[in-house]
Amino acid sequence: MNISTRFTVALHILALLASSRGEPLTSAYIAGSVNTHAVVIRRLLGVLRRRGFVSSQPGNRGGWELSVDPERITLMDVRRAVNEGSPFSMHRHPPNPACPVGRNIQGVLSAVYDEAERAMEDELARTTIKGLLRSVQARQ
Amino acid sequence: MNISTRFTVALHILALLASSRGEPLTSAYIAGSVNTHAVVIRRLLGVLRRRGFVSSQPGNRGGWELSVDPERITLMDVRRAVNEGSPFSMHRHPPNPACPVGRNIQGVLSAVYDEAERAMEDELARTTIKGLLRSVQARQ
DNA sequence: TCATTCGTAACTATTATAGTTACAATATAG
DNA sequence: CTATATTGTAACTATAATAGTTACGAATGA
Repeated sequence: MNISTRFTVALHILALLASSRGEPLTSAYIAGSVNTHAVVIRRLLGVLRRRGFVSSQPGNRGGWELSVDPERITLMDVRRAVNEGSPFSMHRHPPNPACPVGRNIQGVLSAVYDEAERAMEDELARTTIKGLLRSVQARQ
Repeated sequence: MNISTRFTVALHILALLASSRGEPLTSAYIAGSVNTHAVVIRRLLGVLRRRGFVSSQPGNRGGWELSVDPERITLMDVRRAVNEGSPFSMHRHPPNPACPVGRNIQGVLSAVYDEAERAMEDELARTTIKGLLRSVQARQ
């Protein structure tokens, strides 16, 4: 099952909410568009609420809506919100400290990986939820 | 167990081989530095051999060595060799084609993800195995 | 001939993810 | 007030990728 789809699903959810400002959407409706279980959606929305991107209304006629201008949410913000970690992973077990390479490789790789991840995030920061929605609508 | 350490381990292996040009290293020796099982190392080395980065000599006094100048192997090359996929993952199940957002979101996200991955790879391409080894040695 | 090493298949253990069930709490409509 | 719809969350299960491990045949050189 491996790599997480949370980022993709979060973007899908936010694009939906951005396309329906004014009328809150239920987790069941969103789940129908994403094609998954409503609980999965509610879990993710809970994370996005903690970051202040959305708000919820429990009870009859309740639902979810954006609480921030979708122009002000970048894909980098969302990636960080759903806590996707580094796209790189260090050794499962610490390398041998008695080996000159083993002793120093992680420090060197950390620096390189940080740069690469930063480059990726800079690119993601160039797109907003609003921009995403516009691209989706342009495909109709 | 989730995210793969293959890229990190492959870089560790290649840095070791680059630090010992002329004298082949055994998978057992490399495993000792990486702190894992020799079979894990041989599996990865098999992949790197298929890409022409290393060669092996079976039998007594056998082992592995670089078959390419470490200045000519970039981290992007290695990442591609070990087949780390995209750092992004689409929906587990296809979104609802009856929904305007569900129908178009994957096409839009693919384009955005490709750009972000490209930015990451461009950054990785700026470092070579030789450069990695130099940084490791600079830390002694 | 023997010890060493690669090459590779097969099996197991671990773990993150997300799908699912269940149910209490909340809120509105009527 | 009551019925209904909805969120909020815990608990459990299923799936799948990863890598650790065992086993053993093939190759090579001392």
